[in-house]
Amino acid sequence: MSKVYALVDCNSFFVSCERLFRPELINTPVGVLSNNDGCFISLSRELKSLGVPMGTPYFKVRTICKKNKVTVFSSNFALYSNLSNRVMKTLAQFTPRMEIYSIDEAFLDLTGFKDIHCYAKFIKKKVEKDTGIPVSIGVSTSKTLAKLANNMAKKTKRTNGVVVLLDQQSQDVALHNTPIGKVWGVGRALDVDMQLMGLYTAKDLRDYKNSAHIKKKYTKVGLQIKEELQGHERFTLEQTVKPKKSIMCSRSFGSSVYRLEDLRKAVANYMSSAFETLRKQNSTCGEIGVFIRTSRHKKGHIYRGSNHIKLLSPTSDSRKAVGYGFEILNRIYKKGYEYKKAGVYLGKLQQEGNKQLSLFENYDNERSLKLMKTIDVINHREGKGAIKLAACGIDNKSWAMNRNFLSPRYVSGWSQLLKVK
DNA sequence: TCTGGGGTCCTAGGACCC
DNA sequence: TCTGGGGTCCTAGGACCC
Repeated sequence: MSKVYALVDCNSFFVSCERLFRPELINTPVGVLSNNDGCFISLSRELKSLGVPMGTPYFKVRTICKKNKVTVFSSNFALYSNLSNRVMKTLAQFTPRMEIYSIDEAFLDLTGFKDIHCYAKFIKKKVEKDTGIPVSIGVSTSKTLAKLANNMAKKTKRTNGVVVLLDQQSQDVALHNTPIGKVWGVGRALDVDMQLMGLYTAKDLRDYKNSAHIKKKYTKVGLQIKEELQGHERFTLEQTVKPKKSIMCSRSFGSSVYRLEDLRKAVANYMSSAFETLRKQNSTCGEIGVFIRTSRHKKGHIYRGSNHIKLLSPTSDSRKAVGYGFEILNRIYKKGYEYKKAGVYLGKLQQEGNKQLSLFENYDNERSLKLMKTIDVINHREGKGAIKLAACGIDNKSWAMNRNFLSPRYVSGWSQLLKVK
């Protein structure tokens, strides 16, 4: 018997989170900006219909926003991840088999349930009632088809946010009406290429006879997409959260940075943050990288520097890591450039306990591990950065990001809890 | 003036070995 | 000047996702 998957996706998730605490903003244009108040990364329907697409730099549409009284927020991920957890907890009530796919999406295995359409409507209602976050649901026999159904649910109003594609006929119609570029896994490059091959819709790809050709041209993944469109499960449900294989932390600066010492502080901070993530999943890392760069958009006087170190023995000690980070920074820093972004990269991650002994370097000793854990606990309790390494600096940060439209931390942080009157 | 951040997977090709 | 064949491992880069 074939599977039945539902994809539940929160509508304009970040915007919905902000609206939750500002209900007067419902039915008005609202947008959430990326880090540094750069681009829109979440837009309400009303804002989209003003002609502002996803990813638009804020400064380009500032006038439009003012004129139309758009409410703009800086991103507030502490809030979003908290609300995400609530949504996921609610969803978990409906099936024992579920995959949290991203901050605002989850796949639910509904195989064996009766009257799926009704059940999906019930799920939608319950989530909205319990969390206040509106969702759309798409159901079909593979993840790719569920995703496609979900897109329809979001796009077409008369579906009331739920689309079920289980019979051949409804699938035929849906796939025929879906441009190839809208298929999950078909990005810009494949979109262009497939159209050149005469594959314009999802249905064209599904029904294309020469599978070997698809595989040759679009790799194993391309073929999997085609088979998923036929309703065969190729992407399975991942119920367990796998530890990350690499960790990054990078930021654009709020203003330009020129001096090595400021870059060092940025790197120390990013490294600390990346290592906190590393320790949270009980990993050690065997490779550390750092990059710095000038503006991506400015012409002339461009520089991108990056380098990495392979560690003889893996570590989870932030202090060691910051030292290595500085070493790399010394190699790549060039004076005279206007730096706009820096980042760190952790690779060759291993689960603690799986490490292979090296003859050449000492492992983190018990004491340093304990110290790190203690810092993590305190920072978790008191807020990020309550305790940090001296290298991170305490002065006013030229490199810190802009967050001019930040909402209060409604759900985390004691000082900013909502007051009940 | 002002343009995000963080991941995964796949493949081709080089290095190296016998 | 001629110059095998096959395997593995690693890396960089490209593609995709949210």
